[in-house]
Amino acid sequence: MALRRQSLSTGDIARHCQVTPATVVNWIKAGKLKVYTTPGGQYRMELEEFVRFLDTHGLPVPEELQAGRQRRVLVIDSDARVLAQAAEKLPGLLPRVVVETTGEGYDGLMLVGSFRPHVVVLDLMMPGIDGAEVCRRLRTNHDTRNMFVVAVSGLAPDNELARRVKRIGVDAFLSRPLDMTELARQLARLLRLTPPA
Amino acid sequence: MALRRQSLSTGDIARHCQVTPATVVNWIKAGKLKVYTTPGGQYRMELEEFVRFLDTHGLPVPEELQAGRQRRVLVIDSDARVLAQAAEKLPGLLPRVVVETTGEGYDGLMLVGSFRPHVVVLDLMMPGIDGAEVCRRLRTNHDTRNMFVVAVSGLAPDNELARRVKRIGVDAFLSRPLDMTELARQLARLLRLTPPA
DNA sequence: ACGGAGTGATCAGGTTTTCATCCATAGGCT
DNA sequence: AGCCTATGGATGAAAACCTGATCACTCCGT
Repeated sequence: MALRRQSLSTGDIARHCQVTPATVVNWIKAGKLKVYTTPGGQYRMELEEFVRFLDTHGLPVPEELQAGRQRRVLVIDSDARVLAQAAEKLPGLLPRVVVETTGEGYDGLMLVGSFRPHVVVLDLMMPGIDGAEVCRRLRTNHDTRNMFVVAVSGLAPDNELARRVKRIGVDAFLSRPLDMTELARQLARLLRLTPPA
Repeated sequence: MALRRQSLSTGDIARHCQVTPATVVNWIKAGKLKVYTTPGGQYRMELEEFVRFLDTHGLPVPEELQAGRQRRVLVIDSDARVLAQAAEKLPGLLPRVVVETTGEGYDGLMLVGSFRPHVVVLDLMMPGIDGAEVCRRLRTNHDTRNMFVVAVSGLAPDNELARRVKRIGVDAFLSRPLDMTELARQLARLLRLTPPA
């Protein structure tokens, strides 16, 4: 079952419940499953509805469907290679981690609001964005003060901006070139996950 | 997908119905979707027709498009009086309107993500923020391109920044001092609500 | 033990949807 | 106006799905 999909076919449901698709159709016809149909006549069930169904029947809810268990990491960086690497490698290095990336500062801030990451990995030198100020707002703002912030910069650690950011207080400070294994280690520490081997 | 849209492409429809664009074309060819075509031969469907379609087939209708639901307005402005006035007066002038305000640019962007406003009222001269660039991102970004944007500025209408913003294409452009009644009128127009008396 | 109801599995045939590809269109940008 | 990229449309083959009928198994009450 794809993580992106929000609705399930009978086949998806069947796999989860360990029955045949035909049985799922029986359930539907008996009114036990709330579904809708495509114009072509195929059944679809909303993910949310399915989780509710599993819950009320005491069936185990698969881990990947449990919203509470996933750890969301947002990577905001002007270097496209960093984004690609993060998206590709982090989910493999860390269990239950969902990664979202953007190379656009303003988009990144909007994603902080909509994606609600547990950790924000922030390039301090985004064009048009004051990295230190973003850190400060993340710490001040009620909705975000509990997010972990990992600052990334190519500057010397005693640079003015770097010092400012450290004074504000971030949860980790990484230098370029950014090593994915090191990033993963830091994320594991913050999120209390088992670190990569 | 929001009120702002007048017509949808097959891709838009596909995303909403969680199928592939090719499937949507199937539906069209089977006569299940009432569409028209552009001169170049691309399918377009009117928003209203689409909602009707979702309704008759029992497909979930996105919250944005449900009739009678609340309309969310986010006001981002550096002038605290504007914020106070907007919060106080707009809900009285317009039915079903929920107002959120902030005087902080970065917070405003985060709110765009979390509050998911139908309309963003944006001060173009926020300190530390490039108003025109924010407009551009709002228009480009997939998650926000359907939000209405109302630009507010104290500049002359033929100012460079103002021209840039207009070229990007906002839904309304208001000058300072900001008149709440005028703002309410514009919001009513965009949100298709009964205008204030 | 027997029969009936309820539930799930199996199978075949026809339909719907997806996938991958290539080309055309639309829309932003200069 | 012209370029460029993202998006949309057509196509054919493969995968997934629906229907309806049939069969097997379990749970009951008699």
